Amino acid sequence: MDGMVEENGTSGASGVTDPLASAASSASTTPHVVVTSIVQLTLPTQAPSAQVQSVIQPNQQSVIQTASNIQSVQLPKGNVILVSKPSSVIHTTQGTLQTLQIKPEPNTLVSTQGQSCSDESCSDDENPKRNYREMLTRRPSYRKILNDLGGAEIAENRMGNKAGLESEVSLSPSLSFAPVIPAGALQTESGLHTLAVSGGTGGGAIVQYATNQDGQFYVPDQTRKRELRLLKNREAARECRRKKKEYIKCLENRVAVLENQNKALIEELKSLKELYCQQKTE
DNA sequence: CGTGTCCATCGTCAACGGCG
DNA sequence: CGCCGTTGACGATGGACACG
Repeated sequence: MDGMVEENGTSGASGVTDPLASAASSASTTPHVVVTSIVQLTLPTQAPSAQVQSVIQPNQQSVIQTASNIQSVQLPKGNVILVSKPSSVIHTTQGTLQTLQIKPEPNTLVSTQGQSCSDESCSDDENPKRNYREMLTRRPSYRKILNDLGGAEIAENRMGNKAGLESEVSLSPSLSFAPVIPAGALQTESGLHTLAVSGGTGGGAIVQYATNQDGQFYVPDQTRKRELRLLKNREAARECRRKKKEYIKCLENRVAVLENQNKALIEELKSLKELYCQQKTE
C-alpha cells in the first residue's frame, strides 16, 4: 500500500468554516455533533501531501454519510479529488476536476473524474429532453435521497416510529365509550361533540365525539379515520421538516466546500500563470 | 411594563406521485 | 383507481428582542 488516508475531525487546515458544526453547536435540539472531515492523504514516494476537504460525515442518521471503504489513491501534484460515496448527494464539480488515478487494488471503492454523483442525477447528460422534463417535475423527496444513500437505518427508524404511531392511535377505540363529556367539548349541529386538544406551540387537534342510543360517547369511524390521518400527517410533517433541515444544512456545507475548492483552484491557476510567464521571459 | 416585530415551530390542508 | 406518503403553503402560537 503506497498511500494512507486518514480523517481528522477538524476543518481548520483548509480554512473552511463549517456551518454544520456551528449549527449543531448552536441548536439545542440537535443531539449529535456534526463534523466536517479533512481527509489527509499521505502521498506515495516523492509527491507532497495534500489535504482534501470533504463533506463526508461520520456514519450517522444523515443525508450524507461516510463511505464505508476508504481507499488509497495516487495523486499527481496539483490534482484535486473528492472522495465520495457513489450514490451521495454530494456531487463533484463537473469538468473542473482532473483525473484521479486509483491504485488497482482489490476491494477498492472508486469515484473519479467528477462522476461521484448519483446515477439518477447525472447518468443522462446526453438526454436533454429528459433533463428538461425532470427540471419541471418535483425534485426527489428527502426520503428518496436517503434511500438512494442506502439509509436502511433510517428506514428502520421510520418503521419503528410507525409502529409507535399505530400503537398510539390504537388507543382511540378506548374512547368509544367515554363515560363523560371531556372538558371543553362543544356540541355541534350534527350532534357531534368537538374537543380541541392543544398540542404545544401552534395548531392543535380537534377530536369529534358522538353519542349512541344509551347516551354514551364514542368516536365515529369517520372521525377516527380523520384523527388517524391527522396524526399521521402531523408526524409526517415533523419528519419532513427534520429531513429538510438536514438537507439544507448539507447543501450549505457543500457550498462552503466548493467555494473553498474554487478559491484553491483560482490560486493555483494564478501561480501557474506566473510560472508560465516567468519561463516565457527567460 | 406594554406593545410591536421578527423568527421558529407546529398542525392542517391540498396537491402530487408512487404503489398495490 | 383508491390509498398513503411527501411536501409546499398557510395560519396560529410562543419566545426573544427592541422601543417608548
